[in-house]
Amino acid sequence: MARKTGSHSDITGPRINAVALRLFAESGYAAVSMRQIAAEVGVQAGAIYNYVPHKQALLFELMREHMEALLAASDDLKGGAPEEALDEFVRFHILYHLERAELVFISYMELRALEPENFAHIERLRRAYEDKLEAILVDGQRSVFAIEDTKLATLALIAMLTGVTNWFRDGGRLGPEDIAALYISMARRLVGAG
Amino acid sequence: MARKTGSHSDITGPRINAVALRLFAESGYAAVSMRQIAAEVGVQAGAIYNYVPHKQALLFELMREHMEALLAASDDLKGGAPEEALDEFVRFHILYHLERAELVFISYMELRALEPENFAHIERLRRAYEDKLEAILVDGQRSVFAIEDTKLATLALIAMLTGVTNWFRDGGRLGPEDIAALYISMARRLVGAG
DNA sequence: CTAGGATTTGAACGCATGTTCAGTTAGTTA
DNA sequence: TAACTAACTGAACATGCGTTCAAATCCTAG
Repeated sequence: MARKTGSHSDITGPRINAVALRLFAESGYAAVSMRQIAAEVGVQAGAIYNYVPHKQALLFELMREHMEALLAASDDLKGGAPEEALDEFVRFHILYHLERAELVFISYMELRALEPENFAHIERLRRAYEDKLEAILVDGQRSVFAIEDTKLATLALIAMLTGVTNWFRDGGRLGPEDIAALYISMARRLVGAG
Repeated sequence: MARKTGSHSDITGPRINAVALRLFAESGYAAVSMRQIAAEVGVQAGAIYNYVPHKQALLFELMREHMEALLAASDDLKGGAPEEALDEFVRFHILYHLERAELVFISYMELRALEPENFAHIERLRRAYEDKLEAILVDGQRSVFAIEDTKLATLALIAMLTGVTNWFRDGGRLGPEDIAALYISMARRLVGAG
C-alpha cells in the first residue's frame, strides 16, 4: 500500500525538514536516525529519499537556508550612526535568534557533523554575518566607541548575544523585547559608548 | 593472546579517558564508538569494560570531574573588593578554560547526550559556578557597579567569556594573557565599573 | 617454579544504522 | 475506463553498534 489519500509531495517534503530540525535540536544529528524522522512524519524511511539525497543534506540544507536567511534579513538593517547601528544590530540579533532557537542551536552545535566542504560553506556565511557587526564597531571606533580590539569585541558581543538562546524560555521573567533592551545597554557599555 | 608486556591497568585506564575526551570533542559523543576509542588506546573494545561500566559513564565522569575541578579551583579565588574580584574571576575563567578547551567544549556540547539524572547533576555544578560570578556582581551592585539586571549580566558575561574557547588557537595573534587582559577591560565596562 | 589473580582477546549477541529498489497503490490525464 | 505517473511501502543490503563472556595470556606473590 502507498499514498493514503490526496497528493502529499508538497506536504511530506516540508514536514521532513521540520521534523528533522526538531529532532536534531533535541538529540543531535548523530543520535537521530532516518527511521525516527520518518516515523514522526508518518512515513517509511525509504520515502525520505524522494526528497533528500542523504542524511547529511538534510542537516546542511537546514543550516544553509538558516544562514542565508539571516544574512538576507540583516541586509535590511538601516545602519546610520555607530551608536544607533549597534543598538539596531543587538536588537535584531536577539529577536531574530529567539524566534529561531532550534535553527540557531543546530547551526553551531552540529558544525562538527558537517562534511568539510559543507562546513566551509557555513563558516563563510557565519563570517560574513559577523563582519557586519565588526564593521559597525570599526566605524564607531573612529568616533564614539572606546574599544581596545574590535575583532575581539565582535567575538565577545556575538557570543554574549547568541548565548541568550541557551537559557531563554517562553513565559519567563523577561520577554524578548525586555531582554533586547537590557542587552543593548550592556553592549553599549561594552564598547565604551557615551 | 593478551597482555603484551607489563601491567597495564594504571596506563590503560587513564588512556581510555584521554582518548574518549579527544574523540568526543572532535566528533561528538553519539558519533564515537567504543571500538574507535579502543582502537586508539590500542586495545579491543571489550577491555574498556574493565574500567568503565558503559559508554554513558565515560562521558559523565569526564564532565563531572571537570566541573568539580572547576568549582574547587574557583574556591581559591581571593575575592575582595568587587572590582578586583571581577577582574580576578574573568582572568581565572579565561585561563582555566583555555587550558582545558576540550573538556569545556564537551561539557556543554554534550549535555544533550546525558541521561536525565546525570544531566541534572552537571547542571547543578554549573549553576553553583555561575552563582559565584553573580555574587560578585550583586556585591558590586551595592557600590561601584551599574547593572540593570545582575542575573542577565551574569549570563552575558559567562557566555562572552566561554565563547573564547570556540575561536582561540595556539600561536594566534593574541596569547591567553593578552586575551584575559582585554576581556577584563570589556567586563569592567559591561558592568559599568569606574 | 608454581598458583592465582589481573588483564586482555576474540567471538558472539541482538539490534540499529543509512541507503536502495522492485513492487504496490492512489491520483491525474486522456 | 484505461494508461500513466507521482508517492510510498516493505524488505533487503552490508555494516556498525554497545555489551557480554569464556578462554587465553601475562605478571606477581609465595
